[in-house]
Amino acid sequence: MVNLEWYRIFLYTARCRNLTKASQELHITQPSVSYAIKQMEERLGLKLFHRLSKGVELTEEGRALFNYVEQSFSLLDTAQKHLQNLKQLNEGEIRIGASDSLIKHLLLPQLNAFHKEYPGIRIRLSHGKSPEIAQRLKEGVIDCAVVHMPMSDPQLSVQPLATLGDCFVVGEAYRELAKRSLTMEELSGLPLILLSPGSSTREFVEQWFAAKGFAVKPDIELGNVDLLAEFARLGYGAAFVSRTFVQEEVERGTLFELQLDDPLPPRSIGLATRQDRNLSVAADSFVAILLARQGQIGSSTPPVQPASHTPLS
Amino acid sequence: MVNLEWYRIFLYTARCRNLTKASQELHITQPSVSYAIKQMEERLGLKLFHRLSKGVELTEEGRALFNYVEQSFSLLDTAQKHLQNLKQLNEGEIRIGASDSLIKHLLLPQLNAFHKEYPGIRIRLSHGKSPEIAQRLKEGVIDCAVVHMPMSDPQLSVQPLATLGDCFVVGEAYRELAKRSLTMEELSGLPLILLSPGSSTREFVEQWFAAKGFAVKPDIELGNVDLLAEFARLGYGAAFVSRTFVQEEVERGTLFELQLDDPLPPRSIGLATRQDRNLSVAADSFVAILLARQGQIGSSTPPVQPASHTPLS
DNA sequence: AAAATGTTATAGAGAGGGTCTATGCCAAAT
DNA sequence: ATTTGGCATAGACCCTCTCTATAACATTTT
Repeated sequence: MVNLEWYRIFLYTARCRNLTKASQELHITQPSVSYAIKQMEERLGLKLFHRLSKGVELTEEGRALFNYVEQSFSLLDTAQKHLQNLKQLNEGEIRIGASDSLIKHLLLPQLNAFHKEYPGIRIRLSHGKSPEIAQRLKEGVIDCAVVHMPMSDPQLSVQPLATLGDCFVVGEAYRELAKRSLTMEELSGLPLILLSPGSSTREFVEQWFAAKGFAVKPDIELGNVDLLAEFARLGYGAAFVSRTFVQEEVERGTLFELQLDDPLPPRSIGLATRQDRNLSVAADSFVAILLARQGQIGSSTPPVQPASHTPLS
Repeated sequence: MVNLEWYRIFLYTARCRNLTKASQELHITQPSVSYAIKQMEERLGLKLFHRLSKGVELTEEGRALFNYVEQSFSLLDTAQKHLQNLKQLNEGEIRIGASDSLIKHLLLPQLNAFHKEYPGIRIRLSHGKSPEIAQRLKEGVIDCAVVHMPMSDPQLSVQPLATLGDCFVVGEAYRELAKRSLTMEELSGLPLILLSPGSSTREFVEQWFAAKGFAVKPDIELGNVDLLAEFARLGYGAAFVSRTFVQEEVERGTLFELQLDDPLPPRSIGLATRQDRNLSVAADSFVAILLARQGQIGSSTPPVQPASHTPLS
């Protein structure tokens, strides 16, 4: 078997056409180069260099070898450069999964910040319902996922990322209701505007009502959080939404949050990753940044610039 | 600096997805593989494999590296195969130079034999006058040359290859002259058919005549040995040719060799190579075969098959 | 539960081979 | 003749890879 280090020595020698010079570039001594090439020639059973009085020169066979070795090493060089780029987050990709409702208001600001910092990293977003997301995570199609907790799966590791407070909001038409606290009876008597079934948010509302002994009979079902707010504003009823999603409109007075005798418990948002596999450098740095900001996320307008330029390990 | 042997270990491990299995294919132990990969990961500052309960799996970064390394090693593999072919004379090329007159009758039979034995080796013939040939040899454009001796050049090494006997031949018209020995006067009185000036053969004739005190005044000058014989046969005079070139026709009785009081000295043919540079494997084996047959060459019909299948070293 | 299996990681000893220094040798240039 | 610039060789050294033995861990089997 040919020692691969010999190839490196061969390459430099062929380029320098001079053992002494090659040895200097390789930071070894001239006899080491001489020895390596001798070994190589013996192992291959071929003379690779003509020894001239003023250096060496590739033989026919040596030249043949040189062409291959040069290409081969050029590949290894670019490989190393590529890896350095991956390590320094100049390249790479992150595949993130998230429930539809979380992408826009919770994930997007973070993604913007990250992308501004590391524009070379491609971000692939994949939306869907929580169980689908979990499945993709387990299949390795995505690196991490932002999901509603609880999510218990032995293969997944979920860390808390933020808590989102939910609320019911109404428009101008129901303004008077927002001035006092409502009972469950009063609430369930209102026309409700909810997300379509199948989402974990809808699940949450239904379980909450059920826990209080009420059944949910929404008047309007929509697939999109923005539309929920829109219909509430137009006076169709009370929409169930995350408080931060409508914060601005509530402050502007175009929407009104209902106060409840039984307050809604806050819901936790978690960041899920696979238990067994480590993340790629890019994904890992994104996750680390996200977790470092845990708490600041989703509460108000998040800071756009990350704290530091140095990638987290 | 990354030890190149690590790449080999990395490659096998990536293919096997199992350190233990890779270690077996590499004929080393599992801890050695573990160690090498750990070294590599530390040096690169990147995890290359996920360690799973039942083997290992490339990380994102590892996969990036793998693609390069696989290509790179495939190149080195083909390089080795190529070199083996060169060594075993399945490939290669020989560039031979020869005086015009020597190619057909002296070199061609040898080339045919060699080519039948080693059909993969490309033979490049380059003809010209002796000084041109010598120049090409020194420039490294050709590997060896078949030339008339003497050829003294400090950069060239010339070894005797054969001796060619020359003679004058005539056709039917001068048949009677061939029955007795001729004096120089008689010879120089005949119409002479010689090669054009510039060739070493013509040089030789002129010097020989000059040594005897005669000047050469050829009636016909031609550039081609076959034509010399042709004109002699047609009765235009006495042609100066190598004896072996016309041997057949003399035996058939279509040409007649003149006997001379002063016999022509035999001329030596040599095989010239560069003093300082070694030959390629292919050229070396051809030269070795030629020199081994030294003496049999040009004397009569040479044997077509070489003695042995094993290449000479 | 416990044992067996299959996997990687770690520790420490050993040795092989590459590397070094010193020197020789050769050819070309001065 | 001497100097210069180059490669080859010899022998000592030491680094680093490899090995054996064992740990650690997860999964599967009993």
